[in-house]
Amino acid sequence: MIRLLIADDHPIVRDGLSGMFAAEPEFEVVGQAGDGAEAIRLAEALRPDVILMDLQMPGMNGLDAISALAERGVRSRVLVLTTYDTDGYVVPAIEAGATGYLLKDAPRDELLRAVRSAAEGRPVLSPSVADTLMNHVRAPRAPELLLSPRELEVLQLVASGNTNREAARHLFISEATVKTHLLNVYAKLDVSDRAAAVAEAYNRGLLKPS
Amino acid sequence: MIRLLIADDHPIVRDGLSGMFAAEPEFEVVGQAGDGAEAIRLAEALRPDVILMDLQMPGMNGLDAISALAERGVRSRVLVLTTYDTDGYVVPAIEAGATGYLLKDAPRDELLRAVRSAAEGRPVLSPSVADTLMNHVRAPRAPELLLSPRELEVLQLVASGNTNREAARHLFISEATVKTHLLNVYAKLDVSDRAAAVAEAYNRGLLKPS
DNA sequence: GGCGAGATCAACCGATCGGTGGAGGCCGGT
DNA sequence: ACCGGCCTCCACCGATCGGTTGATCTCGCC
Repeated sequence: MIRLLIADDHPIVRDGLSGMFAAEPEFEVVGQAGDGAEAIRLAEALRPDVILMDLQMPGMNGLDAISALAERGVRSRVLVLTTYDTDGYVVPAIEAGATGYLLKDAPRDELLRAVRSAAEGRPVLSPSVADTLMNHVRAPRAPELLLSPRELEVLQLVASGNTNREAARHLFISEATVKTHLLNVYAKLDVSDRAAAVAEAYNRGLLKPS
Repeated sequence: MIRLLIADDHPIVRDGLSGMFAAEPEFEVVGQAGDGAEAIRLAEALRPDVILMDLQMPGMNGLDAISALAERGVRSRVLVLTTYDTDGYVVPAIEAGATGYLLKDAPRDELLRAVRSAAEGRPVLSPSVADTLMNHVRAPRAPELLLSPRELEVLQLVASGNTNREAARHLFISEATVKTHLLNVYAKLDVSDRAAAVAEAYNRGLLKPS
């Protein structure tokens, strides 16, 4: 019997998952959480075998929740279940300690197999997620794909409509430095101007809507 | 007895919804579709009272599906059920003929009430969606918020890293025209350069990742 | 039949940006 | 102790962009 905790901010998805597992005798859904903080509370109290965790949740997000669980010594396996397969999420989730990463468009039997695997500690990846991950292990781009904190700051200011000079004033640095950071950003994102850099940052999940 | 058709690309969500309605004696789920084309086929064959329709689906998207249904004389009420409440989706969906617009984070009793209302032809809006809508009816910004097809094309090319000249060649128009379109875009999005325009377009859901 | 909106183009200006080729300092890991 | 990554700064250049004004054409709507 595999004991499950479901963490997702959509009641519909929670109901869908618990309904799906209720029909299978080998699973038992022991709790549901609507945000990251609740997920941590319930995980500590219930010690489920597997936690199905969405990444985007109000309040504490899933990524921070995974890290927090590891710190508190909760040994439950975490299976990330989300809509996005962008670079910006997959790698951090694995690093934070997730046992698997599935997309919500997975068919139900794939989901059931994934939970069984996760319960035994075997890592699980959606095919498309595996693709994404491979492309960044195979190529030595791993470091090239992550912007430094400063570079990200500059890019955010540019995305907000600031000129190089304005961004420089916000950060208390010279315009020349801003230009240097941006040139580095262009190289890392493989683009050649600020507009494309902003677009690519959204595509990779480095910048998030609103 | 209210007959339902569920159209969503996530099997989990479909299962969740059909499970939820199966538990209620007054509803009957008569079909499920994984994309827009299938939704249209099933809607024509089954003539359900209400269609729960996701907007982002592979192949034909939900918006086009709603329009297509209206053209074919299918009288089923369409209740849009999606994750996004961005300006870019709400207004077009209503215009296309949706009876209601709900967010997936709605609690289940709100969803049940919404479907009953929709079945009777009464319009339904999530509170946050209503907010979004109000802000664009009250203000005369309504026309200002939508980019013309041509403007959107230009913006997409810019987001892909094209210069004005390159975008002009792609569209077989002059560079001057591209600049004019972009200036219109800046005015509509209330920004002052291409980078900010790209960012704002992502925020409003006018441009979508990958 | 006119009116507005969208799409198209032109010429011109100053401001900004992208690119190059440097340079130095600070920090953490080998 | 050294190397590499990150952050900082400078000067210069041509290319591009943002802004302005004004113009023509087509289409759908009233």
